[in-house]
Amino acid sequence: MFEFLHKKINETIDITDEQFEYAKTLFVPKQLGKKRLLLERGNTCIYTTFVGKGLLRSFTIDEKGNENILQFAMEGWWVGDLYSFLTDEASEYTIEALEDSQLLLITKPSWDLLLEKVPAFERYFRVLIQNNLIATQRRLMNTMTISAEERYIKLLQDFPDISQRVPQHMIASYIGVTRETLSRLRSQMASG
Amino acid sequence: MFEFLHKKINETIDITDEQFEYAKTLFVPKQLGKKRLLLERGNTCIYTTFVGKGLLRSFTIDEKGNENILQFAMEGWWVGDLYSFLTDEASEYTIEALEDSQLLLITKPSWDLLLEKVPAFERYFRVLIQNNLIATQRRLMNTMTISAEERYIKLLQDFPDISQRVPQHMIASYIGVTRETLSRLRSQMASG
DNA sequence: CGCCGAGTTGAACTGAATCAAGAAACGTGG
DNA sequence: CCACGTTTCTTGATTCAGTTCAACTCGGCG
Repeated sequence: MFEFLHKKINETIDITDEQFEYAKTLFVPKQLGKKRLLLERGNTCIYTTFVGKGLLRSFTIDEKGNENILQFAMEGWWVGDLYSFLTDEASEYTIEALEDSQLLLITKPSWDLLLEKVPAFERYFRVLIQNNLIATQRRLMNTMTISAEERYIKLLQDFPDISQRVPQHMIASYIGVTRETLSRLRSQMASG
Repeated sequence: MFEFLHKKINETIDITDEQFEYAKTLFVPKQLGKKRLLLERGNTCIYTTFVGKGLLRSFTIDEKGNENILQFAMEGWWVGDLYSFLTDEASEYTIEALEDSQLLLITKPSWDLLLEKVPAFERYFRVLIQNNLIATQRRLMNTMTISAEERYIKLLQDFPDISQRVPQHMIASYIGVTRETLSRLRSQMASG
């Protein structure tokens, strides 16, 4: 799993083997079974986590009990509640494994240490967050400008395997509609 | 204006006077009159820009000619299309001054140089983007979970002076409703 | 078996968009 | 400083995408 992390990091920055060996000491490997929680809302998000294998989702729950999915995190991605992680405040988000997953966790103190000792990580995280920002801005504009059907089509284009790995009602929640609406969209799309 | 930039930078990182003097050489000051464009869609966003004074908006225009506002940028903020800036591809966004504005522009090559020569800026931009990501994620979740009225109230809480500086129809577009809907919401709120 | 979560389908409802028209505010030139 | 056109805001009537509520199906799994 560490090799995979190393590979992903090398896509953005160059670090020496010693530097990576040092980084390794700061991560805690964790195996998380399907339906288990990595973070429960109300708690502080004390880890930022790298997904080595598996699939997770982060979501909020509103007054009516509806789940609203912020993110799906697959192999090679990172998950966490950035705000809670940085400020130590209670998180609004719950993070749950949708498949048995293998994770690498890093705490805020270790993360600070990593940035201090290996400044190249500053760039790595900057690029990571940058790409996330670009994607989130796009998604925001999409929810404001295009129809549910178009958002669904775009999601399938961007993540072709998502419908094999994630139940429909979660996809509905990700694109911002009810399960009933997505079900109807799909049957229309199949016939038309 | 450079003093203001220096002050903002110092809120996040410590840089020496020489380092700041060097940074200054990389920025191009620009005065932009109300209604003038900093970027027009179809062009590459060749600058990332710091707003010293004034107010700008970045927005897209959809098929029906509706404007969809991604961001208002006030004093001390940064604007630009990150994706276009990083990749050199044509931007979907138009950026327009809503007030006479004073700006500091930096090109991609200069920006790269700045990050290389003064690595502390890597952290500065990381934090900047991080905060932007947190805010954008919140806005995304808000558009998916709460009503137009609640979004409007939140916006006024977060930016109390915005209704004095920005025409209503742009606020409507920012929160993702038509001008007619916002007008109706306001009259309901005033009476109720 | 029986139960439970996931998905489907139908009918009624609703928040917001659209279309249309008028009123108010603004700014620019004479 | 007024007159005129343009932009901004409001109000009303109608339409529509998506929600809500409810009932039913299907497949897995104790």
